Parts: sequence; structure tokens; C-alpha cells
Amino acid sequence: MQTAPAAPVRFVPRETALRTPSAPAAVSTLCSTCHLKDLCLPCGLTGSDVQRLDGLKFARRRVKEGEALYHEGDRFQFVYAVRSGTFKSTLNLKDGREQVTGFQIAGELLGLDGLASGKHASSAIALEDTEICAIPYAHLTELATVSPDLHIAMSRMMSREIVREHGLMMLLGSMNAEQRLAAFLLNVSQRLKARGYSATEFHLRMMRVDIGSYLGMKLETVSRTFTAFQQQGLLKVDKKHVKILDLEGLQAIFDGQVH
Amino acid sequence: MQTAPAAPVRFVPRETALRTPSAPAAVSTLCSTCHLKDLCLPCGLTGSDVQRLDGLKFARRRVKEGEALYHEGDRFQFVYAVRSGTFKSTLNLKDGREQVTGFQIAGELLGLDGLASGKHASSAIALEDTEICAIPYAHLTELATVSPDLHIAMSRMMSREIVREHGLMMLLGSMNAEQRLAAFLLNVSQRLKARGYSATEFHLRMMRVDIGSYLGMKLETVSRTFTAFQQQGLLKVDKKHVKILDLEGLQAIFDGQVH
DNA sequence: CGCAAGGTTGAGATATTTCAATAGGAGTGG
DNA sequence: CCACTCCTATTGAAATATCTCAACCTTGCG
Repeated sequence: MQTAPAAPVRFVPRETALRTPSAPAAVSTLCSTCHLKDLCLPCGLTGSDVQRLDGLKFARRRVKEGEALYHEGDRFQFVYAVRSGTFKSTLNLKDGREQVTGFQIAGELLGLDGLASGKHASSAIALEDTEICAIPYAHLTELATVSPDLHIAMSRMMSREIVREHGLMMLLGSMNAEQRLAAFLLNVSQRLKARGYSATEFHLRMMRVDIGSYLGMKLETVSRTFTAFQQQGLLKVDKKHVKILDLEGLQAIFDGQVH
Repeated sequence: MQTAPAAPVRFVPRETALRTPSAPAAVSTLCSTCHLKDLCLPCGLTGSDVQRLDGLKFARRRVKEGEALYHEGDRFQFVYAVRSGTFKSTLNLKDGREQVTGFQIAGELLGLDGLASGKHASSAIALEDTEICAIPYAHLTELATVSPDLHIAMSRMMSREIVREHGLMMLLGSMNAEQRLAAFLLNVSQRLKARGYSATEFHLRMMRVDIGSYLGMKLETVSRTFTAFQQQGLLKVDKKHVKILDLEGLQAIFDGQVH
């Protein structure tokens, strides 16, 4: 994850997925030649299954910083795979605030929550300029009837999302501010590492208020907790730039060994 | 949900699913004649698909109060459908406490989180004497390759679980104690109503500490909040027996209209 | 009968929030 | 290029919701 030039766009235009694509012509993509194939949907599939996926020729699309890939309530047609960049998934609260339910980076899927009701249950907002693959769900389902392995891969993806949310519930239900932020940083670190980036130095793409929403705390508390970690010598922070100095120390906090 | 005689069993014996069944011979069950078919797995499926499910002849099993249907870490082989009674799903925390991630009643599925890794990611504990259908996942997957509708039904079930957890994250991340308990009670009320029980008067099968764990608050706070609701004339509580007097009032609290 | 478990209530402790002030950086426009 | 503004982040101090610890009550069961 390297620094990207910040785009000025801050508003979130109402735009239905792929109806008004940012790029004039959609570029199609093959899973078999994708550098993310070991992290993304094709992970664990055999060559013939991946070739079947190739047959779908997923449309590629760019989503600029601040724009929405889809909004809560939009019709569910596609599952999306992040090719590059970072998204946040959000729910609209009744009082107008938003609740962040997750952050997605390269190789991760977006939109699986839309299947339940046929409408997206959350919005996906780009936190920087991004590129995604749009995977037509109907076609994917068709393929899954031919390939049991693909069916299993899809189910596993969804199950993984359930497990991820379990972990988050644990976090929100039973941990204090330091444990939550430690958990968050360790999680980011580990995901970046899996993608070949540094596990200890990175730019957070989201604002304090987003981290706070995700972790169930106020942005000021996030900021104070960063400062506290820095004072404990666990990391160095400068706004969005984080350098972790003591991964085990963070882990110990997460594990509740430090009070 | 009517009052059941409380069983004395409180401990949780280590017992692998179906390896040492409580009942000597497993009774098999047909979806087509099940009174839960409109709530459970077959919901939305056509007659021929339901007949295919019938062919699997799901084993039925009783799980007594306090016993585990499966434990975190057990090998994942079955998805379970609750026929009667109530379960709680729990995660083990590193410090020995447990985090409740959900409560399941008749017609709801258990175990979908096990698919991700092939091991159950949570434990399922019976809160009263219960009966379940054990659905062999491998067979279900096989059937899904024949029937696209079944594939979709399964995916939808998982997606629904994701959406449910989204809601819980919203709760845990952004609501105060009164809103959380109101949300919980409204949810219980609505689920019981969908099963033909009273929406306003019911027995909670779980202890205060379980409700607290689920809602991310201490048992004393749960108790105090019940008392507060009673003083506001929203409901009457006597231990586990709850009678809701003002559903809209609870909804208003949930919606954050009352501070 | 007496004990253990579950639930309620009170009072003080504490973590986090709220409100408010400050500062730095990025983009804008003259 | 500089002044200006807006946005984000930081920090302090006071307010508050929830937790903690403790006592007490009720109930069911051995």
C-alpha cells in the first residue's frame, strides 16, 4: 500500500453500479492471469474451474476516491472483487450517521450481503482511487451448478465473512479501546503482509472517524489510543502513516495480557 | 415458546456431534411434512426441490438443556436446523470468558460458520431441551449441483446470517444500553410472532449474563435496564418472563427517538 | 433445611464520551 | 505566491454511561 495522490472528490454521488461506468469501455479480466488469484475468488480452485471463470470475462471498473461502488438498497446483481485500492462498507443509521462494517482491500470480495434480499444491505465507498472486477452473480451461480468446487469456494467465502463478523462482535462486545485498536492494527498488518506489503509500516486509508465507527468508539478515543500506543513505544503515528515498532506488544494488548 | 420444565444440567459435556447420540436410534425427518418448512431451509423452494431434500432423510436428534450440539473446533460435517427449543452460539475468549454471538430458535440454522475452515468456529449450547435436524453438508452440496434453486437458497441463508451480524455490529458499535436491550426484545418478539407465538409475552430462555454478552454489556446493566423499562411502563419483567406493554415505545427507544 | 445459582439493587470507580480549543495541511482563489 | 478556508487530527477538561464490587433476595433442589 503506497501513498496515492489524494483526489479532491469528497461527495458520494448517487450512481447505480455499471450503469454509468467511469471508464468509457469496460476492460475484461481473466482470473487465470490475475496476480490476485491466490487471494481472491479463484483461490483453491483447479485449473479447469479457473478457466470456467475466465469464460465470464468479468468487467473491470475504476471507482474514484469518495465514490460509491454501490449503495445500500441498490439492486444486487454483482459481487465485486477489489483489484486495487481500499473500500469501506457502511450501513446508514436511522439518525443519519453511518456505521462502518468493514474495510476491503485487494483480493477481497464485496457485496455478498446483497444476496439475502436481492438488494445491497450496505454501501461500498472507495477510500482512494480503486479498481474492481464486477462478477455477475447470476452467471456465477450458473457455473456453480457445473462445478461443485466453485460452489464450495463461494460458500466458503461467505462463511469466512460470517466468521470475520463473529470476531468483530467479540471485539465490540468484550474489549476495551486499546484492545480494539490493537486488534485492528494487527488485522491490517496481517492482510497487507499477505499481499506482499510491509507488515509494520503502512498508510491507513481511512479517517479516524471511520476507524472509530468500525471499532465502536469515538474518533477522539481512537486518536488518544494511538497517542497512548506511541507513548508506550509500540508504534509511531503521524496522521495516517503508521509504523509498528512492537508487534508482540500489540498482540499482548490484544490478548488482554496488559491492563 | 411456552414454559418448559427446567432441566438440572448446567455443565457442558465434551461430546462430538452425532458420535454419541442422546437417542439410541436416529429418527429421520422429511422436509415436505415439517411444520417449519416455510421458515427453515426449504423456504422458497419448489415441490421437486423439497422432495430432493426429503431424499436426504435428515437425522433428528435431541440435545438437552446445557449440552452442546457442537463445540468450537469440532470438525464441520453438518448444518443443523433447530426443530424446537433454543440455542446460544458462543465463542471462547482468550481469558476464559465466552462471547455469545447469537440465539437460535425453531426454524433457524446453526453451524454455517464451520464451512470456512472445516471446523466449527463457535459452539452451540442448548438453553432448554431441544430437537434438531442434522443436515449432512456434503450431501446438501451435492444436491445443490443438481438444483440451482437449492444453491441459491443456501447462499441466501448464509447471506442472511451476514446481514444479521451487520445489524448486531450496528447495535454494538453505536447504541446505548437501552437501545440495545430494546433491539433485542423487539427482535425476539418478532421472531416468536413469525412462529405463531405471542409477540408481547414470552419467556426468555437465556440468563442475564448471556443477554449481556450478546449485547456487549454487563449482566447488572441488563438487569437495571429491564427495571428502567418497567418503570417507564414499557413492559413487565419477572425474571425470565417478559410482557411487553408498549411495543411502539420500545421501537422509539430503539430508533433513538428517546434520550 | 440449607445451599447454590440467578437476579436485583446500591454506591463508588473508571473508561469513554462530549464539548471545546488548537494546529497543520491541502486546495482555492485573488 | 500568499491568504483564506475547510478538513482532519490532536489534546484538555468536565460530564456521563457503564462497570465493578458488594450486599441481599428469591427460588429450586439435593
